[in-house]
Amino acid sequence: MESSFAIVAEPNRRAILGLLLSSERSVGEIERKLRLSQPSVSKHLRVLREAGFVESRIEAQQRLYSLRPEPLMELDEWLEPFRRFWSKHVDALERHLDRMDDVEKAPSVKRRKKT
Amino acid sequence: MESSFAIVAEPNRRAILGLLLSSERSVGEIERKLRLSQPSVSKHLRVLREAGFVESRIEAQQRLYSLRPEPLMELDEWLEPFRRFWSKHVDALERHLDRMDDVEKAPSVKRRKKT
DNA sequence: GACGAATATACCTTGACAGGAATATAACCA
DNA sequence: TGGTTATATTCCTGTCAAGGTATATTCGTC
Repeated sequence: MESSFAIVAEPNRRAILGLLLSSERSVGEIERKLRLSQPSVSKHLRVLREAGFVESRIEAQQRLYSLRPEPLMELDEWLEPFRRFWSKHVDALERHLDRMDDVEKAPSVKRRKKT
Repeated sequence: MESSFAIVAEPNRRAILGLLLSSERSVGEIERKLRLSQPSVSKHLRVLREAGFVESRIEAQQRLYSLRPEPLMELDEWLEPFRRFWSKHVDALERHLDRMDDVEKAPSVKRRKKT
């Protein structure tokens, strides 16, 4: 059994998961939206399905794939102790929030830039 | 530049990160605790360092490695929309909280064991 | 039941990466 | 300087996974 980490390590698979976030999709849709070959999409979906990230239902000749939360929750749980870690490191957290602010609104007094 | 996901896809690297959670460590310590060969540890540390997961300081002949939060935060951010997704799926969430409960308080009637 | 659309699978090739063994580098000590 | 400890790097090898092409399967339509 492959670790969930290995599964999401593949960029195209992450893209597929991202797509499924908004709604279920057929193989063809995924193929077109991500500009991947059909076999490639099918293979990735297989991996994702076997790892529990997605499930499929049959609708006419199409297979509609949708997200399943469990494996992603597992990743989230692994991160948990690290979240505790970095909330202790307030300065790092600050820098992080800073970046977030930048993106969202402020002109950010000074850029953190490899200083 | 390698994706943070690819970095943590490797089990030994995750183990190293886990170790560093409690405190900084020398290469030798990691080597012994994880029962890995010294070159293997050095190589993984190199990957982790280049990806920003760890940093090292020099203490006599030892290199002491410690955690850096940023790349892990990045993973966490990627998970964010999925968290929103699964908090909508209440049933799945329930099952999840259920398991958590088990772990935390219940007399642990039966261990979760491949049931 | 033949055809076409949608998807899955098989097979092959290639590249990336992890591990091992040997060796190099760096710092400390005598 | 030479030796010793701690770590890094190099080279080699095997494995594994992703992508491409071709083919199989499944279902619906006529």
